Amino acid sequence: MTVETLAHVGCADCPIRHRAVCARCEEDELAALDGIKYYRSYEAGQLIIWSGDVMNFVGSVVSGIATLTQTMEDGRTQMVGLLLPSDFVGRPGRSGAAYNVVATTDLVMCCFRKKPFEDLMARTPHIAQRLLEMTLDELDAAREWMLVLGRKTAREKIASLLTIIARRDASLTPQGVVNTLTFDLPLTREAMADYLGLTLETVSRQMSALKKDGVITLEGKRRIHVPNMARLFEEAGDDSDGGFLS
Amino acid sequence: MTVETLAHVGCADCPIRHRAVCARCEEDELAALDGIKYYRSYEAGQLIIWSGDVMNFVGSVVSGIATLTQTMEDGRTQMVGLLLPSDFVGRPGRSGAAYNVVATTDLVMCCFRKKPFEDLMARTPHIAQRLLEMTLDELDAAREWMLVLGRKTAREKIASLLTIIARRDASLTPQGVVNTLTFDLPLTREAMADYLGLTLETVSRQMSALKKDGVITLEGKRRIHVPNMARLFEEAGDDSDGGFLS
DNA sequence: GACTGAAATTGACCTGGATCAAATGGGATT
DNA sequence: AATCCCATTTGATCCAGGTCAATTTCAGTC
Repeated sequence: MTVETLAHVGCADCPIRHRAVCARCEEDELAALDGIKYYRSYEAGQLIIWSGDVMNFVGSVVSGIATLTQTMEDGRTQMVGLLLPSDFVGRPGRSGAAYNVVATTDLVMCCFRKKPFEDLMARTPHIAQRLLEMTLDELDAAREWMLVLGRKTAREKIASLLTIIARRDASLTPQGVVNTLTFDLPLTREAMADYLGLTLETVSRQMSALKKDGVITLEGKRRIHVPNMARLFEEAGDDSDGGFLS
Repeated sequence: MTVETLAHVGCADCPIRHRAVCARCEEDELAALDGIKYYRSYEAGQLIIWSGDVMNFVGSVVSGIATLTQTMEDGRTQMVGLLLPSDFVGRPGRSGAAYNVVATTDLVMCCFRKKPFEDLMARTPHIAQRLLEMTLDELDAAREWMLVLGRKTAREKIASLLTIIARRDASLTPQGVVNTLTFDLPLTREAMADYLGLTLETVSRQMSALKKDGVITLEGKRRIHVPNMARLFEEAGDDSDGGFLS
């Protein structure tokens, strides 16, 4: 496995951009990182993989889900990112990003130490360009989320989150234009609250309200059915469907 | 003026990274953009320079201040970025960023059309790398702001904003470690409210409260004096001073 | 120095979401 | 099937910040 693997990561066509090449080459220890290695989390839901000041590398999610969270001393936390397969984290050359990366499921990441990463960037400009693209996408998403956090009501926040999960889910298993959709919600009520800047009680209440009003249906606790996506977008207060419908 | 000018932008040492080279070469029309041109806003505070779908270029602020805002149909707005001299905007190769760029003072920007920009990226990898760095910085800032929007109280939000302005101001005119600082607030109460996800009345009340409690002093409406920066950081609820003090 | 209009302050009241607390449900283990 | 443990739901109450409305301040301008 050489550094060229990132070339595959940089491929724009493949929705899960590198899962195929990474599933079999694994290491158990973060400490073993040197050049390019794979890392598998020990336990879902508990493990803090990195806090800021050791994040001197680039990592990409192979399988599983991780979250990026910011924390205040008094324990208030805000989730600032959701990492699904093919997403990147890390900050080569800069220690001290203030947020933590936490695995919420079994997680496999592939990681690049700073030096080989920089060599790669210098050698393959189209990959550097692609990485810039992806970072700009994340920046756009972060800014969209700032509108959600700053100006939307609790109900709109919930609808916005469901919209985002639904969109990602649909883009991973594309099936053309759909107006009805069923998907798994990979988050607890508490995680949703952390993402939305709400309390878990409010999340629960609003989920119940959306259910009562027929916007969503629950199959069990985690599986969501949306009979009318247009209605959900409307509830989210979005001025467009983001190209999801029609 | 050639495309190489961006090389100066890419210099990590200069706090105002390209002001020196841009002040004299100006054009009046955005429509005239082709390759690299300079653009001056007509009037502070009013002009929407670009809304999303025409933002097919990269621009960098030469002088003046601009804001990035997201808007909902019903008029709710959330500021998602503050552009000071040397900051970048734009999304070459991707139409439809959802936010608007608005000049709040006389503004001069230098702009790069998509094609020459891509040529530049391909030719000078160290600039591409530097641009990635800057984008990652913005992403970090956006994520920090998500914590402010999602979890901080009104008073903490105000203190956080003052902290950020103070820090930027101090970094533009470095003078070593300081514990006391005076600076101009380049924002109206309404703009502050849009940035913080509050109403302008709440902003005003909290400013008054901070003044009453001796955290800040006002000289006129816009000039702020902070007798004790450590106190301000404490009020902001930050777990560190971000390397600002001692 | 008086006039003007926008920006800012202050007051009174109301509400959405937080807080505190209790009840319910559902999956894993024995 | 009974038990345990969490996640979730639901209820009751409270309060930070929003809303609506009335002044006040101040930078220009004549």
